Amino acid sequence: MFSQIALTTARQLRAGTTLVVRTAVAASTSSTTRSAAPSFLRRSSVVFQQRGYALTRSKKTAAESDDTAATVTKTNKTRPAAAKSKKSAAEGATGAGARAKTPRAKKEAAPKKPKKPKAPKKKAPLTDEQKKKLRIRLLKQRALFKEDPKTHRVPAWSAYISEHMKDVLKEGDDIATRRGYFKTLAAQWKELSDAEKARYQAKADKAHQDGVATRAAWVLTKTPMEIEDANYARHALKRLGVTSVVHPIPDDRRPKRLRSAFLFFCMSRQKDDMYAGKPLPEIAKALAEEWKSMDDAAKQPYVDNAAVDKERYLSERAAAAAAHATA
DNA sequence: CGCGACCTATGAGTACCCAG
DNA sequence: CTGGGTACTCATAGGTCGCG
Repeated sequence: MFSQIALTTARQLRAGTTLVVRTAVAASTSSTTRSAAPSFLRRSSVVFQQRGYALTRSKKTAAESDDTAATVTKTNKTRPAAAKSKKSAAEGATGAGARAKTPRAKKEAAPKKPKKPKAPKKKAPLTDEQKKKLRIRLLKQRALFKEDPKTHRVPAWSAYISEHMKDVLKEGDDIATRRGYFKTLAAQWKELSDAEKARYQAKADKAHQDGVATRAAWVLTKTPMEIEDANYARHALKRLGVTSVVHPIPDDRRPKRLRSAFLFFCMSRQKDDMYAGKPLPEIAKALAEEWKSMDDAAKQPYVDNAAVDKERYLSERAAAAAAHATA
């Protein structure tokens, strides 16, 4: 097996793919490198990183590099000559007629050599605003918003609207008229029997199940890295204030994180009347204080639970890594 | 090795989203 | 515009992991 891996790695090295990964990743931001592979696989997945998945990532990173280059070029539009230095020199006199002005100018002022001052301009850094916009654009691509199938549950009422609105809606209806339809339908909805409402609920449930199935199938077309990367991008967009909420893509292939002793302690307090009706921050503070005041013996049962959960996590992680290594 | 980000659970309140 | 389901918010401790 190891010889196979070595062979694969050697092939990739020959093809330059591994090099692409390293170079591209090094060139990207730290937040980008963070998500080069799911955390649960990063340590144990050297093997499969060297195989297909690394290539997927490298393509994306390369695409980002292209984007970066594109944007830089875009922002440098005002000084077209700057980007041409090496290339136009290599191309020689075959350069386009668009430069007709330049030779004439050169003839008139031949001794002048304005080349040097132009070089530093080329390195003009992006402003913070430009960097942020670029980062947002790249994050949106990585977040996979467009291709992610919708799974949001449709309420029964929406199913009812969906079925009946087209019966009353006429072409050319203005907004006020449409609002009237809504009020009418809302009144009709309230008149429905429980059985009829149940039928619409079933319809809505079916639509939701279909959506979930479509999403699940779609997730499997992605590597765990791509899903984790998309989820990371979604969180990053939230932190940047681009989206107000995060809708992470569920991925069953990823083992659930392990739970700490404190978390098991919190769970054990779930049905404690003492905290009923209180806001979460207050409960959390109270639980934290209680936890801190406990001695080791009192904490031991929760520590034991956490130890068991850790074993579960480690074995699931190893299994996931093994599954991808053989995939 | 330390730091920071992320994840995990808890429950009430609420923004968002769906359909046309 | 509607009703209602979903999934987020808030604070907390502690484990994991990548990075400098």
